[in-house]
Amino acid sequence: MTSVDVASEAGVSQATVARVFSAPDKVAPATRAKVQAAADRLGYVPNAIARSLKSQRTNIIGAVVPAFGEYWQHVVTQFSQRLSDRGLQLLLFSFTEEDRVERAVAAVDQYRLDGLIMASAVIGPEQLARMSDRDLPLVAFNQPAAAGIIPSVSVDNEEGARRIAEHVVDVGVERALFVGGVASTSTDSLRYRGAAQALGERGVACPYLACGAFSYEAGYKAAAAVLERQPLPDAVIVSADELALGLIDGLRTNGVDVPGELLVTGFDGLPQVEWTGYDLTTLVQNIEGLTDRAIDLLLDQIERGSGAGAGAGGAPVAEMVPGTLRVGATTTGRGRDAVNHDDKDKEPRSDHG
Amino acid sequence: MTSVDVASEAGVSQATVARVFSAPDKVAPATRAKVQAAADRLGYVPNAIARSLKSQRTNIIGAVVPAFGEYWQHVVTQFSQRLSDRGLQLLLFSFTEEDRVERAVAAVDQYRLDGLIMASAVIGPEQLARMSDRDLPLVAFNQPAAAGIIPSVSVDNEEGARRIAEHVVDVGVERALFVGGVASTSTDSLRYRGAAQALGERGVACPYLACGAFSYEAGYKAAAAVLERQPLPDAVIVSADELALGLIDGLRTNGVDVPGELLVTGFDGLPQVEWTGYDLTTLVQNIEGLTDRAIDLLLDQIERGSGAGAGAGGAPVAEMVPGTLRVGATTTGRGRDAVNHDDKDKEPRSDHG
DNA sequence: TGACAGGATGACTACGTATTCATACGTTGA
DNA sequence: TCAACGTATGAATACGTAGTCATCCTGTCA
Repeated sequence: MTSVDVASEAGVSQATVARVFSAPDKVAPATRAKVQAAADRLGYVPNAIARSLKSQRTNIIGAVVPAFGEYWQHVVTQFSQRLSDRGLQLLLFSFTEEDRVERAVAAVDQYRLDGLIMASAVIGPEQLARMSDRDLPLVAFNQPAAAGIIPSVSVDNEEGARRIAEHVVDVGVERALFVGGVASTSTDSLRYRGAAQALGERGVACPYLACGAFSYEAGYKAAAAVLERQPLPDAVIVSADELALGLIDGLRTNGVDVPGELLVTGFDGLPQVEWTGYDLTTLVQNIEGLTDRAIDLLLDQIERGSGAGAGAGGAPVAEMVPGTLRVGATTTGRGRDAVNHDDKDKEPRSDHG
Repeated sequence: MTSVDVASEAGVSQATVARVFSAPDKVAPATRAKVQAAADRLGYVPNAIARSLKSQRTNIIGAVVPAFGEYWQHVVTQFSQRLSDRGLQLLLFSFTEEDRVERAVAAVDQYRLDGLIMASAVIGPEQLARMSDRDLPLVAFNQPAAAGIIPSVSVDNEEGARRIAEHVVDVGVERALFVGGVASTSTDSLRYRGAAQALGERGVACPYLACGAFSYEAGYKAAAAVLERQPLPDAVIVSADELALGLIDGLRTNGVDVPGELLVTGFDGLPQVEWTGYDLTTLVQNIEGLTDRAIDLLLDQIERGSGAGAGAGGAPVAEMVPGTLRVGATTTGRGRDAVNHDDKDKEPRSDHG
């Protein structure tokens, strides 16, 4: 079924049929109704491929997203739904290895995608720079290293870590330890910097310890290294929830009572932080807000017709979306004296999250 | 950059350029090299949109996937990667509400997708039947209700549940309880049927109890209902891991020792079942195998040129992929007499939770 | 009544590729 | 040496739509 078929069925020209579906106000109401009826009768649906060929817009957005962790699923879901709300489609590139990113780039070229969301710290700065050269609307998602190179949206890592650190000081911590995932990632550095700075201002030292990955297993294994520290810290500030959950289990396996003997915090706001066994204090990312801004930035570029360019001659925009502190049992659950009494009106610790 | 540009740059016709990229063996090696060089020089990439318009194939597959739960993330990731391996792209429709499915169908029509993967029990049989009428390659993923209506691939729910039931009997259970999610889903019915049948054959009764959803929260809340049963069961066979994890936490919050006082099993094989606090006995789905078969079924239809049709005049193929029993602490961890001693080398069960 | 304005419609073309058909060339066999 | 054949290439066309331009019709105003 093509617009030509509908045209002959309705007794009008193909151009009129096209107008009915792309600029309905340009056609007389009576004709419009006649065409609509014919289209319905024939089950005609405009061919988006042909439309794209003519209009040079596909209305398809690509997204390069890591295949690991539940966090990214929420991101993908949000993108899918919000793009759909704006009449756009999501072409997904889930990857585990470096080469998948290359495939995404290849597909972008072939399919003439309208834009690309890069949600992966695996993509190096030089590769980003290379991509920003080509005339393609781009946006980096939660990839602080991309800030200044291409337009980017990210949770405010530094400020979030600072708020966690302040909370930890408020509940009486005197010796802290920061447990990171991969030391070379900008996410890790920023979160460490924020925490260390806030703690330092309050006279609390905060050494850094890396797990080598951002996974539950890495956190679990890191428990042994944490317990080797002398003196033992009061609190462990972990740079990601998944790590923190693994660390908690590792500590408990080693007979350590969390939070009785050791406080733990996370970062991200995974659903599991609410699970009864954990009830983790963490910084909850505003994923809806982040994805919304990312799409806005992309659409701005698309409509302006510019590539992955600067704002208006300046540096590419780098937005920060604040997160929300979630106070759980892992920093308040010990029966002891918690300093910040203003947290008392929060539910102390629900029997389940 | 179009094939015409490359043609003039290389001093050949557009047809030859097209051949170099679609049927390279049809062009002389010398010419091919010349064209390749020109294409590289100009940074030419064939336009998949124009190609699709001409060839009537987009090489894009749509997937309708629920937005809930970590299980589906793995499925999406698998599809993304395996489709990519075969030179196909994945257009994702993540949904929470009914209307998203409609949007997916609309996009399928507009973009002339080559096929559609339906991974959602939300799509009713009548809607499936309607879709199978149109001439579109379809495959249902882990949606047993679709078997016989459209080609489908699913884990062997009944057999999997049977194996769990047998295992439970082997470790000495005499009173079982089946906890389902949504009673009306075919997944739930099949798993219950398999478990109840296997248990019945061994003289163990197994009533059914529904949670109303397939979420952690639903499982958590179901704990109270489980504890009201008189007499209390020895084991609870839960129809999904996420439910089971919530149920375990709910039971423990109520002071019940799992597995000391009550055994629990799950179904699916989420990553969290391995977490120290749970170590859940469950049936692990072979997601790689499932996605592989689903794609095969789709490609068969695409190449045969048929719609979501029958095998060869018969009923649509309905494949089953077996899962693997994972024995964890939730059925063997109690210090008591566990029948299968070969599980002893597993780490027993850490305290937490 | 006639001319003109303005909206509605139709004929035509371009988007970039793949494919059919025709042609020109080189090679082999008699 | 010539005929016949097979291969490599080019010209032309179709895929389905959107937009440009020209045309036509209706209604209005002088």
